[in-house]
Amino acid sequence: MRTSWADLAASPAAENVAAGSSANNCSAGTTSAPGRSAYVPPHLRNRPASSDPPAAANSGPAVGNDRSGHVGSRWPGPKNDYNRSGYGGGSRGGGWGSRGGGWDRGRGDREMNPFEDEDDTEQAFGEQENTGINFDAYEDIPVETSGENVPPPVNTFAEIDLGEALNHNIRRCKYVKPTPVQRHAIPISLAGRDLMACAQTGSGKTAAFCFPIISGIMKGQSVQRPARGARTVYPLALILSPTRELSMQIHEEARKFSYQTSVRVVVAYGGAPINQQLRELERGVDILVATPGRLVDLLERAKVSLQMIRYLALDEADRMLDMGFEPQIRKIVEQMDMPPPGVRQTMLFSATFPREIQRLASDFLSSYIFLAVGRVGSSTDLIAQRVEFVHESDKRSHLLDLLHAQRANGVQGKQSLTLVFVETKKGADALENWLCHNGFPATTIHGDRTQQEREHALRSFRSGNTPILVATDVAARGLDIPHVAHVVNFDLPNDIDDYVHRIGRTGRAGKTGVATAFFNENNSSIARSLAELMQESNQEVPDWLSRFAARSSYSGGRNRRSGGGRFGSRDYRRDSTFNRGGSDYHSGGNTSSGGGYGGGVPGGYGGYGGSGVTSAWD
DNA sequence: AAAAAAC
Repeated sequence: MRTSWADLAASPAAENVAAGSSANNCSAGTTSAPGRSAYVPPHLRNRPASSDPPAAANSGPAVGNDRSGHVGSRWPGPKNDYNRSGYGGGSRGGGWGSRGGGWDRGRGDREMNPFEDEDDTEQAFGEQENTGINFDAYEDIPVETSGENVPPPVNTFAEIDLGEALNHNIRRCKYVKPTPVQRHAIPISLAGRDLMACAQTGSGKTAAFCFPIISGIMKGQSVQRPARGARTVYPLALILSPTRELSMQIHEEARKFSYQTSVRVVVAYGGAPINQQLRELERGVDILVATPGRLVDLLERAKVSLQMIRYLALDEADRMLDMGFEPQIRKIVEQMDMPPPGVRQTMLFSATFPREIQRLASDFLSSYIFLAVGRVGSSTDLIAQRVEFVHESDKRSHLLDLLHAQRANGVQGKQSLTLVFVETKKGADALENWLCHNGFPATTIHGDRTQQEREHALRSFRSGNTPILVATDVAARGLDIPHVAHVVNFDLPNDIDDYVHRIGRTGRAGKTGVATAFFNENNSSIARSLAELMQESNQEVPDWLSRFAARSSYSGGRNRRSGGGRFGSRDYRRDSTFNRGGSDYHSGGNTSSGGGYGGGVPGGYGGYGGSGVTSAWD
């Protein structure tokens, strides 16, 4: 049994220090590597994959058992006793017999139960609630839709015809009722409409785009995927996301949703050996989750064809553009063999809607519905924000004080999960090292670490084995780590948007959280927007911060949220200033939310309802 | 200026 984080936290600090001598991960010596949630090929168990394109038959015996030991240890027996009727082989093209033989029936090919990890974690954290979600936090979330013939939202999963298998998985996920983004987005997608949506990860966004995709694939006409070269695969759905960890996360969730359906989900991202990913692909893929760079690589090698894509989802689209992915994304969507808008179904998720995103929407979507969902609980209710004035030279000892206090207050001396954001990769390593040498098991995630190290760090943090994670902005957006109690902005970002994303790593799924920021004279550029944000969120703004804010000459520009980022960012098709001659911008909005501010105009805060409910910013 | 992302 692996060391729990409680044990670790309780263990003498010296132990951790000793282990810390190995530079980059002080917890490595005291904790066994947590159960690797490495991808183990699902879905080939007692029903040979009928969904594979012809090429898949060539793939491989070689990989049949490569992780069987691991599978066996996590999942000692076959759990194939579920009623598998419902969506059957009938809906998918032939091929049942083509894989006959022994290898695909081996243990290694049984679908690992993707729900096991979660149960472990919940137990480790000793939480009893069944849902893990504070539904009250969802009650007041503002939602706006526009577009033509918007399908009405649903109030329960039962109202939606997602099919028996998916419903079963929804129950296993303990989802009791749909979140606002799910209530609206799922009917829209099931109706076959394109969607441009503003919503955060913690709001159930992943499920919102996965459910319709999975359901659509299961119900879809069986298609004979062409055999273009023995090794090309033809996914039916593509989900793009900006960071590797986010892709992993989406993949893991999608696997839960598609458990024991015949839908196969595969993930591809850089920094990991491509051969392993190729093998997974060759065993068949219905839904491909990928980061843009690796996907372009796969496309150029003709390992993947997008010819059969029926669903395209772009997650964190604004972030992808920020990171310079637009050329790759356009290449993937427009210059390869993907079916055009209107033929495929496209879902675009973005936190903000600057002009580049508008352009992307007009190019990628067809007659789409615009959906904006307010932040879950907003930063208002669920995240207590504190700002402390800390000189650069005092930051470390101040952090230590916080951590000591936190440990002392914790139940049974447990260290609750704390995410510490710093500005630079070097700074991340240095702080991690220092924390380790001062008795606080920490690890770090940033772009200079190998993918293996990044993944290990994240797992170790999630599981509580290493309850402190020092991170750069790679971890700022989208990552959904349950139970993060405290986000520390050791170095404040220069952009208030980044701040909001960072603190959004706590207070997830309706739980409460604390965010502490270390502020000093180096951060005056963010003073004003920070003070305004806190005020809107009904947080106490220290006088000294107000004075900094007043002194700051900024009244807009880069350090304020752009108007398009707020909740209520409206459907730009109604904006006459955004009429790109002759494109299909005529479908009027059908809600009454007032438009009126131009795309690039920096707006004030808190447009919606006058409260601190700002935007769905994830 | 820093960060992220393919080999």
